[in-house]
Amino acid sequence: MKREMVTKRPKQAIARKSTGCRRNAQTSRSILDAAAALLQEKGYANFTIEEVARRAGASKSTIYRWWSSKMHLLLDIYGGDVEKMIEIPDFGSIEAEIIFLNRAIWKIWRETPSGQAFKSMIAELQGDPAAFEHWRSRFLPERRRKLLFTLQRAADRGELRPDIQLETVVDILFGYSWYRLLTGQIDDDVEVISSMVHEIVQGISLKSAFPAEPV
Amino acid sequence: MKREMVTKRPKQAIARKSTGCRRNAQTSRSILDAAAALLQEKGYANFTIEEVARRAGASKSTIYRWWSSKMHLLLDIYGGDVEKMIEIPDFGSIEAEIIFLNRAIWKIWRETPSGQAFKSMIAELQGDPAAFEHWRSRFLPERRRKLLFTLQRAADRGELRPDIQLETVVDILFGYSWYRLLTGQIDDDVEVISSMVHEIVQGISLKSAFPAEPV
Amino acid sequence: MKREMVTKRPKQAIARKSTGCRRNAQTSRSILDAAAALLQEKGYANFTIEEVARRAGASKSTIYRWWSSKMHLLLDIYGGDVEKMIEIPDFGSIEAEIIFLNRAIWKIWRETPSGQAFKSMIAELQGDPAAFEHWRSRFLPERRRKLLFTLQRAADRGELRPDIQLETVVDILFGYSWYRLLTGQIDDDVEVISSMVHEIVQGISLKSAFPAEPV
Amino acid sequence: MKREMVTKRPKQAIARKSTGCRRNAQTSRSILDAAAALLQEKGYANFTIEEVARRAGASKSTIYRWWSSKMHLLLDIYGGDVEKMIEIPDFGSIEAEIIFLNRAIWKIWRETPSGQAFKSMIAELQGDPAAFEHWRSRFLPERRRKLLFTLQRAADRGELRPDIQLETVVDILFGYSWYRLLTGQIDDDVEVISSMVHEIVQGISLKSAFPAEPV
DNA sequence: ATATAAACGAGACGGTACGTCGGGTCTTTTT
DNA sequence: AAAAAGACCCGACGTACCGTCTCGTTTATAT
Repeated sequence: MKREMVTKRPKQAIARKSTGCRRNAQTSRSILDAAAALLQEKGYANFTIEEVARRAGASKSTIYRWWSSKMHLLLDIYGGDVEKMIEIPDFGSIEAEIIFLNRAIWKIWRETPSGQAFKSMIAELQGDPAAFEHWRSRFLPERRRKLLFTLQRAADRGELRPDIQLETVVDILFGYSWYRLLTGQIDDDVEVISSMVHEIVQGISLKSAFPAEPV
Repeated sequence: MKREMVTKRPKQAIARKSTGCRRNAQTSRSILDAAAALLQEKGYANFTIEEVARRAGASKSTIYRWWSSKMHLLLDIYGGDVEKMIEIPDFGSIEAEIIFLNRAIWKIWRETPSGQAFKSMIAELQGDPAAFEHWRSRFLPERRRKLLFTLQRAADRGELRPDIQLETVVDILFGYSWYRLLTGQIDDDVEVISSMVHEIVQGISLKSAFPAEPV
Repeated sequence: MKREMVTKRPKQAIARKSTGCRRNAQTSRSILDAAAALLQEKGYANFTIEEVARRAGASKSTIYRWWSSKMHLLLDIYGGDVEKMIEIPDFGSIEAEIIFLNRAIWKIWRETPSGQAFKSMIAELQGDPAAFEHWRSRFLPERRRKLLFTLQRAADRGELRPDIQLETVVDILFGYSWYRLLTGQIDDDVEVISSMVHEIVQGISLKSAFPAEPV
Repeated sequence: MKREMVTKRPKQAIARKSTGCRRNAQTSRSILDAAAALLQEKGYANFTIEEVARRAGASKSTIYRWWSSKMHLLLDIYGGDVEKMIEIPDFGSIEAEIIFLNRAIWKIWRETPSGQAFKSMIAELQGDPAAFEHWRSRFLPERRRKLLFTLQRAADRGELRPDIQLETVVDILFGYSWYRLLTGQIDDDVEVISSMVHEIVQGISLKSAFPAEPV
């Protein structure tokens, strides 16, 4: 619904006074569907605007009219809103909450074109400084927010060490997920995720089990 | 020196029975130099074989003769051996050791073409399944080894919880570094690295300060 | 004007059902002009599609879109229609008619790019069996027709021996012209042509002056 | 035997002052054989020095050492000497003699690589003015000589009209043979050759049968 | 017998053109 | 006005030969 947010002329969908055809919803759907399918089937190397147009039965011009670059198409395929719909319940345990979030995201990555789209976006960005900057300052922070909020909630519950840099923790958790995605390891392995979260939450050091040596 | 390791016909440098010209070292140097410079200056989007050839004053044929794909060129630009030269001293503290390693790698990424090359490799892999598989099974494990060894050493010192999955810890630490590299944040900020390592080693949970509930 | 006759998609100029841009006449003109000029100036050895594109300010794709091979370009440069416009008057004398035709063709060969194009076509054909076959069965007969018609007319006038194989005579006359063209001797030398035609028409044998040996 | 006549350093075979290996006859044989076979099998389009070297098991350098261009190779494949061996008997009839010569040449063209080589030479020449000039002034006249001699002999016998331009007759006869060769029609069809020769010798005009109208 | 010099193979190398493909932009026509 | 069709320029792709070159081995004189 809000998909068109990133496209070039978003307002027209909202208010329109002028004459002429309105944007054809069916067309933009079939373009996005074709793009998603293509990405899934043939991978990023064969993801060409030309092929998307061919499959969608649309013209290249139409694609370029609404998505000014590959990046914009990928963003729409990514459909981050799905991800946004994840609601993290208050389990009263940060470990449980992170595990829940991680499994939810990986599930989406696995089962929708999001994963492929996300990987492709990262690839695409390495060759486009302008897009990169926009992405880093607009797109990324929005994705981090939910996790940040959850961590803050746990901190408010008194569950976390008070000197923890929450942003750093987000870096760590995001880094882990990206790494697994980029190296093709995002199976639904509860053990793996639990162990990772446990390591991070509890720390890896043995000393932490005997803290402050009171004696 | 051993850069040619990843190129197409490595044996000839070692044993040679046949006649015929040997590979021109100067040429391959100027190709790699041109490639590195180009990557640095113009980024991955403008990294074309054609341009590399132009800059190196070499012919495309020569490049293709020795590097069968962009990936192979990137691997040689990466020059992973530099990274291999890092020796992690035994500080008797895993925190110190990880901090040391992280700073050393980031320094290389910042100050040589390695960083750009590495990012570009990740991008390239997203569109080349064959290269991807080779990379995941050959290239990656070798990079992880040093960290794994250091963690094992710490475990042997009794510094780590005995149930820790070392591979998972490597995932976490690699993930963090990749994330920072891919989002353009690998300044030499000791605070950032220290805080990250501290979080991971000590854990983020407050509860960890009252552990082991001694019955 | 009808030059495009031999190109790949000729019908579109005639009837059009679909939408979309029409072929740009200016572009195709400048390609043909550039091709003709290049052939004239640098000869067939330097006649490359790349150079034609460069000179015409056109892209290679555009050339390949409309002329699928060098041969097709040459055919259009040849512009055989010019040759077709030659009208052989009925002089009442086969000798005069052949002389007329020969001079007219040689004149075109000398003064337009046709000559070079024709020689180049013959060269090109020696390495392309498919083109060769097409050329032999489609292109050649059409060229021979006019001469054949003229000979038939003379035969009908009773000017020729009734047992003459007209096709053979065409072979002889075409052969002569090709030979002169390929060996670079097509000056406007009326003597040469007249003598050749005289030899052929009257025969070279002296005995023919005492023919018919009655009984 | 005298094949090497056209190669680059012919004198060495005659006089030798220096030390060093002599030219390896076996090598040059296998090169010429490979070249001839290649020309026969794949045609002129696939006739590349590289492929000749591959087949002959020779190095490109060796080929270039002795044959400075494709043209020189073709000339040696042509092996005009074979053609030179044709001895035209004195039949006392120019018609019979021309028929004899034509059949002999066509036979050679059909049954040896000469035909292909000759066609290829003509093609090659259209893109090489220097070679062309050399060929026209050295190679061609030698080929024409035998026919010229035969015609002269007939003239001396009083068989020909005294005002005939013999060179023109050679042009006509050569033109015919070239035309048939270049259009792929050199079967051993006695009828065709006889009819052609008859047309030329007797002339095509009926009038010639009632010459000089002496009343 | 031993230099010595050429012939030779292998193959690296810088070039140039090939024919194809995708990227974007633009024009024309239809809806 | 939106969309489809598609012509067009641009530039990179990866391949194939070109002709030149170096390198090291082999072979036949000439000393």
